[in-house]
Amino acid sequence: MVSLNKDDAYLGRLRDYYAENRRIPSMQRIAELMRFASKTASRKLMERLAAAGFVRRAPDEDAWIPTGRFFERPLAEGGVRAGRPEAVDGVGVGVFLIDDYLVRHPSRTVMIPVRGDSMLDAGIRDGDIAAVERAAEARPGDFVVAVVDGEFTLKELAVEEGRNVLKPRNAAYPVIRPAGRLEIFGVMVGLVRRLQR
Amino acid sequence: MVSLNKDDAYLGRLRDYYAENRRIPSMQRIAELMRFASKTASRKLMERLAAAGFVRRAPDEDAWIPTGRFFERPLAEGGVRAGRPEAVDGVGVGVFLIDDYLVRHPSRTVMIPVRGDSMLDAGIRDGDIAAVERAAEARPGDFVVAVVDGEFTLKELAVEEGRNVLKPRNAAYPVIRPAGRLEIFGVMVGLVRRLQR
DNA sequence: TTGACAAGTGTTCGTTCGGACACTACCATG
DNA sequence: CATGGTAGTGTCCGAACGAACACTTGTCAA
Repeated sequence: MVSLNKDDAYLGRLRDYYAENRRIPSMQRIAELMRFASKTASRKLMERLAAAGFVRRAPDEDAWIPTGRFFERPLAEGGVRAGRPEAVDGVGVGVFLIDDYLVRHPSRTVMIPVRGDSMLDAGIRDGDIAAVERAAEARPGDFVVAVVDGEFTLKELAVEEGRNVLKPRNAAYPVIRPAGRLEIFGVMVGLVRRLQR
Repeated sequence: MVSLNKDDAYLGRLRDYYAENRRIPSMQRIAELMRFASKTASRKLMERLAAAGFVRRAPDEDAWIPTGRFFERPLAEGGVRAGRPEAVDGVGVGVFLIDDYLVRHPSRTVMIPVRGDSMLDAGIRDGDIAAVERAAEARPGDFVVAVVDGEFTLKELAVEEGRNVLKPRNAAYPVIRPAGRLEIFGVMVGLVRRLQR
């Protein structure tokens, strides 16, 4: 019953389809995709996948919805040395949910694109997307998104003579010493970067 | 031309539906959702949204797919105060799956933790997790995961006198010139970093 | 060896779907 | 005032859809 030996090939195709079309296809299209001759096979496949927790039924009607495990990615764990690639990519030793890994409090988390290179030395580059958790307070050393002159800016929070200041991580930029109270929007908790290709 | 004055209320409801069901509903259900009496209204709405770049048609069949702008979210929620930029074209979590953003070919993509700082100057740090798409071939300039001495290593692929070499992005590390054929495991397509807090 | 279960086939049925078309209500603007 | 474009209505049709059911094939353990 838990032998997804063949089903995970199906699951892979379903995942690829979803990545491209952002929807679970119809029974007929699943049949085409998997080279089934019959829709019933699709139906049973989906029921198996549902039982395994990859999809569920839509609350309001006939439609399948991907759930948590559908977005799990194989994770090659730290000790992959000595492994031949075939060994490694079959034994994708763990699973990894990018969203869960990055976002711990979904309702308080916002993704904000980073512009500029003022944090370059911290490995944060123009075009990266920062996961920011809303919080009025932060500790020195945190990377915070603050409102300065009506604009968002991402900097490291630091304390200078008892006052909060914003330190860039790039020698080409000056430390920002806000006149009044520093308005903090949130604290950066993660980073996502897509490489062009 | 694109007077989304009323349509963005519709768009909001569509986003909510998508957040819950991870799919664009059928014409009929859109009509229910928007309290239209006729499917044609739904159809025209979707055409307007498509023209404005929020959705597009599925390549293979009649279905609507959310695109980039669909996931744009103003940062408004939670009452950010004065003078902030109107909207940041980031995305609120809930509608947006980071996974979707990063992984284009799920069945070929593996997450691999990065160890060491040999790519530091490219903004890739120890502990980061790389999204790697399996591919035997790569182009010069790509960041590739290659198998060197039975270990995975992440470097930039370059060509030197007609031979593939692996260039670190850190002056402290030497260029790797493989003896035989360079065995490429895959190409890096994305990066995820969690900040400790 | 067999037998039980799971994967897959083939077909039928009523429902929902998208697309099309003619039409109406409502604004803006000249 | 009229006029033209846009949002929305009502209705029809053929195609695609999901569900159901009886059936076949393959596999693995008792």
